[in-house]
Amino acid sequence: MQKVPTVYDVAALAGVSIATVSRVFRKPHEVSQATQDRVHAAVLDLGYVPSGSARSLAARRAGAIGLCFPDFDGIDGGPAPIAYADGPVDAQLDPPEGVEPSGDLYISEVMLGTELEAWRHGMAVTIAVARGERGTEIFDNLAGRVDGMVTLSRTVPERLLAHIARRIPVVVIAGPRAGDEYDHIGTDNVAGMQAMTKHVVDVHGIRDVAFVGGPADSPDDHDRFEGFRAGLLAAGIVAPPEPLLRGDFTRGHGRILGRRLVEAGPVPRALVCSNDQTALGVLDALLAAGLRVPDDVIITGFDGIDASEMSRPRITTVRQPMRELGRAAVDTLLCRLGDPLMPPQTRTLPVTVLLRESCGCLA
Amino acid sequence: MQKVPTVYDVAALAGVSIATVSRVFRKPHEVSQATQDRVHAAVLDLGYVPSGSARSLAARRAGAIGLCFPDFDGIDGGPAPIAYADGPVDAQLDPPEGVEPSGDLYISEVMLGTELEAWRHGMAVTIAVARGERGTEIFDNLAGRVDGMVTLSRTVPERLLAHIARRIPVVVIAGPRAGDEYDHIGTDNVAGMQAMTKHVVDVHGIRDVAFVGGPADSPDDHDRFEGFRAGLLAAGIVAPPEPLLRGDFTRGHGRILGRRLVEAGPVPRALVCSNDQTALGVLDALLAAGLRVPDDVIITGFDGIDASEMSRPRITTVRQPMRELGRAAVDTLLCRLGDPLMPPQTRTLPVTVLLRESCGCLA
DNA sequence: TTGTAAGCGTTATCAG
DNA sequence: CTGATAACGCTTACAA
Repeated sequence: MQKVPTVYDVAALAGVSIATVSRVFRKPHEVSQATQDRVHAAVLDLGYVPSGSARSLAARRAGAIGLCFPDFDGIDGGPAPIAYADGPVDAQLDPPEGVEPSGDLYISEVMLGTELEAWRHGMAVTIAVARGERGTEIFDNLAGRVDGMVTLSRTVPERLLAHIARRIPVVVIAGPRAGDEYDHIGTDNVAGMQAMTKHVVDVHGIRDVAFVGGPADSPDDHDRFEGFRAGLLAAGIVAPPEPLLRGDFTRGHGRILGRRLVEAGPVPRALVCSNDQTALGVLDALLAAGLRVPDDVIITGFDGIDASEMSRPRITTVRQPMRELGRAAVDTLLCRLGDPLMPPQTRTLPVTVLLRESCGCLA
Repeated sequence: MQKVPTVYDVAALAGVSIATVSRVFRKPHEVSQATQDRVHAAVLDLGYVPSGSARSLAARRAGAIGLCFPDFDGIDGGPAPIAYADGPVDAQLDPPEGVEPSGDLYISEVMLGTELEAWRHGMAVTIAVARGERGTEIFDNLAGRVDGMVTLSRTVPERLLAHIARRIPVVVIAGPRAGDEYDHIGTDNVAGMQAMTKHVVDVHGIRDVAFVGGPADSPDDHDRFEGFRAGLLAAGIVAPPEPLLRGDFTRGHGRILGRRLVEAGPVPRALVCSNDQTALGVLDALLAAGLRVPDDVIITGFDGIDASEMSRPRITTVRQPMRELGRAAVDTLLCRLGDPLMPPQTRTLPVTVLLRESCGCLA
């Protein structure tokens, strides 16, 4: 690690030119076996690793794609005192309701999908969390070192994103197609929620259905509510112009909404929730109030997060193909890299309705 | 995006030298405000983004750290047909027992910790999954483009890792200190499990305790079993030389072990499991057999994964500070970068015993 | 405060 | 199949 070897060192040791060393890595078939062996021996001997920066610079491609996502947990790089094990192990009571599993899972899945597809094309993935308003890290640390960027919607300030997009292609995940110049990847919120609603009405024969929504400014929530209305309309049921209630997509808020429903009087026969966290919170509250799910009330969610599988009853939901989202984004990015003039793409991935216990399809 | 602007373009437009353009980004305080403004205007005008590769090459530092982890899900880049939404939404029954939430959560947390700490030091994080035996992607796509690497143990083939370590520092997470030259970050498995065991024995007054282990070749499992024995010994209880049973750390296998225990006759009063997944599986099986937890049997886990919080009863467990693992790894890496001659470090992070319903500490 | 110029370690284009 | 050699776009002494 002292005197990092370069192509020159390898070339010298192997008795060839640097061009040949380069070729051994890039196009081995153009080099004789004997030469390859000598070069490989030298590489091993010296502990040579090609410099990525030099390579990228010369080849005019970074060989990496960037992925940025928002700071879900809001850990803005606090004090960061890193403790070390020393004395006694701390033990503490851990009452429920404390923890709120976050959007990490969503990110995690998208990231794995991105990595997988990138890997299939020999690309590395560089990640960056956009913290705060400025989002400078995206510009300083990411944009310049990748061939293209995938970002969750509303993560990077629009101004900045526009600037970056002048240099490298940008693919936005989960955002509304706002008439911008980017490629977009989304899931079929409308059709998914419509199918879910239709299932509740048709299969379970329920007409007393209400929608428990998320933030009014969420495009996802908007589309899902539209799907809900479409589902109702298709069944000849009058659709409300607004969700019965709105939460903020967290389980905690879902619990509050659930309590409110119980207090407000007769709970609708079915509650179609805009996401799983909300559904889980509502479930918590209804069960706590002594209601039976699905016997008294049917509850459904949206997203298909792991937690929806771990409640009792498990939540019937609409599963988003999170990993596929990442894959599709990379795929689109590579297409664009290959053909910069292609018109802006929008890919909408299909969802799946998962029938479980909370709607009564399984016991 | 057509003719990517460089420092030269910016310099020309702003009427300064390229050195000044560089300074505006790197050491703004050395440039007059007026000049800065002109340069910034040119940057905005041109849509200039500094080239990461050129920058890294010239500065002799990549400004990024690498993170590699194993392919938990074994999705070896299968066919990858990416479908698009078109016709009807697919709906399907989703019976339990199908899904096995994977090690993703662990990775995800470590990754977030890594990113956080890297960000605090102005570094990007490049990730790579080591697939298969060869692990070539680590060498080809990662090692050359980062200043240092963090890897989960047993992820990169030893030969390859040794080669890479000749060029950049390597920090291993969760591995046993095998007398190698790397820096290591681990958690206090022994003390954690000892404290857990002691809690069961001392607080709950149980002497009939058994250990449900993981793979025999897992260093984690080994340490945890040692902690278990130490806990027993400290209470004057004879400790078994081997775990009562061994699984493979999955929930599915945990269920099998649970059933086996029920069939085998009287189930021990307390089951200390080597990880949460195993504990959850055992819990599933015992509940299914009509046993009451914690009244008939106490169950404890290790790791503190989200799922341990979602079972009923929730699993009393030993929480690993996963995010801190990532942070500590990066911190160590930066220390090493600053002082290459420092002797190999080993940092053991403290764990926390989380008392919940499955041991009876909470109702 | 600003400019000049010498690299940084590859890749890629031509010859041979 | 192999070897010169000119980029690649930026950082950084060193001068001015």
